[in-house]
Amino acid sequence: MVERALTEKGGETRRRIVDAARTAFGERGYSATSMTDLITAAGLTKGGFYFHFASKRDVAVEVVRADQARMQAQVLAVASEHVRASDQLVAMVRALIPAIETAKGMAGIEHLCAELRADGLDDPAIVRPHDVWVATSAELLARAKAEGDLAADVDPLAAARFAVGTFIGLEALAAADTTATGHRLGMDPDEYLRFVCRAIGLTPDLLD
Amino acid sequence: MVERALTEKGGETRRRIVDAARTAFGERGYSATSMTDLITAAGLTKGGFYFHFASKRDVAVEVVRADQARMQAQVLAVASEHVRASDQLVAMVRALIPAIETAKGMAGIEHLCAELRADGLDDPAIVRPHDVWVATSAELLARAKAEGDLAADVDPLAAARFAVGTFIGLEALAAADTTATGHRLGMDPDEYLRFVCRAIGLTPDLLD
DNA sequence: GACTTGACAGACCGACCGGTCGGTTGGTAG
DNA sequence: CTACCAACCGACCGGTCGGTCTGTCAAGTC
Repeated sequence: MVERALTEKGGETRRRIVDAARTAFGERGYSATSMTDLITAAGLTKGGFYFHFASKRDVAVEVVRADQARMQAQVLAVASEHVRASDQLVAMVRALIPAIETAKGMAGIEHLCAELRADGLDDPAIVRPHDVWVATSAELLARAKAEGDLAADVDPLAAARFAVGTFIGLEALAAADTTATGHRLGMDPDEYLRFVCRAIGLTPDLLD
Repeated sequence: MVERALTEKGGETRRRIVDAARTAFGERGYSATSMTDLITAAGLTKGGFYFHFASKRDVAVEVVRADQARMQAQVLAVASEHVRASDQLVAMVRALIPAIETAKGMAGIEHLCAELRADGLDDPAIVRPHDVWVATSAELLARAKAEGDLAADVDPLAAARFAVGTFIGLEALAAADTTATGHRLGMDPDEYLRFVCRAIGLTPDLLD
């Protein structure tokens, strides 16, 4: 029903709801989180909540959208500081690590999207959150190939899928690890980058 | 309450429940699947269900355990047909692809375990289902190193984490892809293997 | 044929679910 | 002072949740 808050105060409350929802969904999952959980975490009541959002699902969608927008903005800004595409990719990955700290990582978003998909939601932008990363990476890899930094026999799209898949997989592994290696990926980000670059035959300057 | 069925018929029903539960949990997730869903899918009633399992959580745990046992048995049997550790690893990965077909893949198990973890369950064998794969791979990689098939400067454990993380990440990517690439990993299994072997510096005979 | 027991049926329970709605509040504009 | 409205409150609703309990019934067993 309501799509946008009209007042500064309202907007702040709305943001508070989304923040609380991201945390709650990240910790307990979508369907295991009740409206009561969400509402008390946001510090208001049923009526207050439903003034800002029409349903539980709507908040979840906004959580995903907001997180994607924030991450992309953060990451692409850092990438644009470099000239060669291969270096932009390396910078992107490095910037991604702190960017995912606030959420339960990309794995958290991934889980949330999977539950929303199972719930019948079919918006591709929501239901396949990493497509944008695959597309971005593929584009950069294609440029890197043109710049001579990527092996000629490597398909940029396949390599991009590999890089992104590796990232979220390692993060899922590390997230389940209660003994906490200290790194979000279960290994040093640069070690991850070295592995990936060797795999797909990418030779950036930034990684030595 | 009940841990083991005593009759042949009872055991069969129990298996039917676990099968139905695996499918249901894979499609809708743990907490989004109700007891009614489980029961009707298994083709019996509440009383019948609770004769075999004490709780919803108990079935979920058995789903995970049964799947792990089945996969390990299948995969390790194939691996043992080869001599060199590096070839065993390649054979393992190839055997894993058909082995995960029945479930919603390893990503399905991963999601289920994540929900159980969020639900308070803390059995490490359940809550971190891929640890066994990391351990197995690390052991094989250590042997491969001794056999001269793994680069000397690569840590077997880190490489194992990378290989397993990559696998489950790619599978999660592919699972979300409704346009269905046809491959469980979103790419040809051998292409995945080539990427990984290049990344960690493994040189198996099986892969040419 | 009386008794036991494994396997299942289904009515029932209180708690809690996501969502609604009439009402209150506090700031602002006339 | 009054009128208005975005923002928020919380009692309430029908339905569903996971789980319990009593009962039935076929297949042994003696």
